[in-house]
Amino acid sequence: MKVSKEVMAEHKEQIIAAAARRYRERGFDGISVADLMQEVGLTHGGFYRHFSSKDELIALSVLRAVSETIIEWRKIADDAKGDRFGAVVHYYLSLRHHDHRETGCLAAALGCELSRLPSPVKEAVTEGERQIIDFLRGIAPGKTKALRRKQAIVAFASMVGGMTLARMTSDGELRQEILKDVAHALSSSVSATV
Amino acid sequence: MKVSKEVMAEHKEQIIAAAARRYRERGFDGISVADLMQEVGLTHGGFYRHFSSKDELIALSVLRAVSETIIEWRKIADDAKGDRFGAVVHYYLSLRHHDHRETGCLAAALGCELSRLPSPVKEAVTEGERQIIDFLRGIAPGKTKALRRKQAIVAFASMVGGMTLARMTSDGELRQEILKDVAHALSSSVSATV
DNA sequence: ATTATCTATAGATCTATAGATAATGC
DNA sequence: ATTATCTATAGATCTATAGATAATGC
Repeated sequence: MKVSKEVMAEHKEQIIAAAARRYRERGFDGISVADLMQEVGLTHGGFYRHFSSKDELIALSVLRAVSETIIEWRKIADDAKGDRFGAVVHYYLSLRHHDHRETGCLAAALGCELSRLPSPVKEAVTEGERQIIDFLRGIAPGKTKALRRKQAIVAFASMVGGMTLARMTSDGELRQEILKDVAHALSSSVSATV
Repeated sequence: MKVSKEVMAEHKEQIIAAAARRYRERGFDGISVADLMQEVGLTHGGFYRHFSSKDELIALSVLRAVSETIIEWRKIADDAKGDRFGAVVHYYLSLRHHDHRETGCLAAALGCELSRLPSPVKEAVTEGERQIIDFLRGIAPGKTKALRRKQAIVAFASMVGGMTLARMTSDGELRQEILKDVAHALSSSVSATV
């Protein structure tokens, strides 16, 4: 029944990866420790040798989701010819992202739940927020560093809110309108950047 | 033990009002039917003569939260001297709203949970979304009705996302920066409205 | 007579732990 | 010998229902 150190480390990785997906898909209360372990092919009882509590897994899965996102956004920006910022905005506000919250932005998938989590988890979230803002600042338009940072924050807020509103509605037309309008506002603000 | 029709109707109102507050404060899984009933001074078992299920109460409490919000925003707009739109934006992105999710905007408090709810509840949410957008369109700047509607959608998205990000962080300085930057972007877009 | 509320409980689910088992790694 | 995983379960919690109780309202 015991496995090697390497296999055990792999198991831990798999649990965190499954959690990062499922929590974004269903919420932190939406999947149990037992179900996550079953998904990875292990049994419930083994969980607590990897993590001291479900909250510890939540904290680790939140960090995982953020680093996955930054890697993905970096790739999208690098693949873009010309407008790196526009490429990330366009990707973020796409139907593809809308339909895949399990692999998408943490803030859009779990924002309102994150703000209720205990202090240590919120600090991990805050660190992730800083990383995202820094990344966006690096590709945002604007004459000064301060203006680019402001543009990064405003864009991040608009995108998170736009995706949240789009996912809330059951009206497909309204959904498209929201995604399109927010994307357009962020694009035209680029040319209007003072 | 039985009460009059009028008192029973009052009880139902109180349950919905308590739910609208507590759900925004703690999430839909954050307070039980038994605790809600206790808060109103009734016992658990009586719940199911008022509502067929917890989901029915959730749908009603969502509608309640939206209508409370529109009444409040209308009051804020009416009290404003001059810039009605700016007054609502300023109120939305205030620390006061940040600290009181239990009486604040539904989308900021429960957005990511709402999008996972069953279809009938999502349709109630969609109707609320339309009402909010229509209200904001009525006070938004812009030369044409279409531009005012677009401005309403973009402003709503930015405000929801800004408040979500502000509540996610445990860093007070970053929180203030987010609220200020989003508010400023929405104010300056007013003058830049084409 | 009807029914709003109460008491009590069924049935499901979830986190966390205890002790057994069998494979690793010194 | 140590320990990663498994089986089994304790203890808590939650939704929903059943049947009793007592006040309303015809």
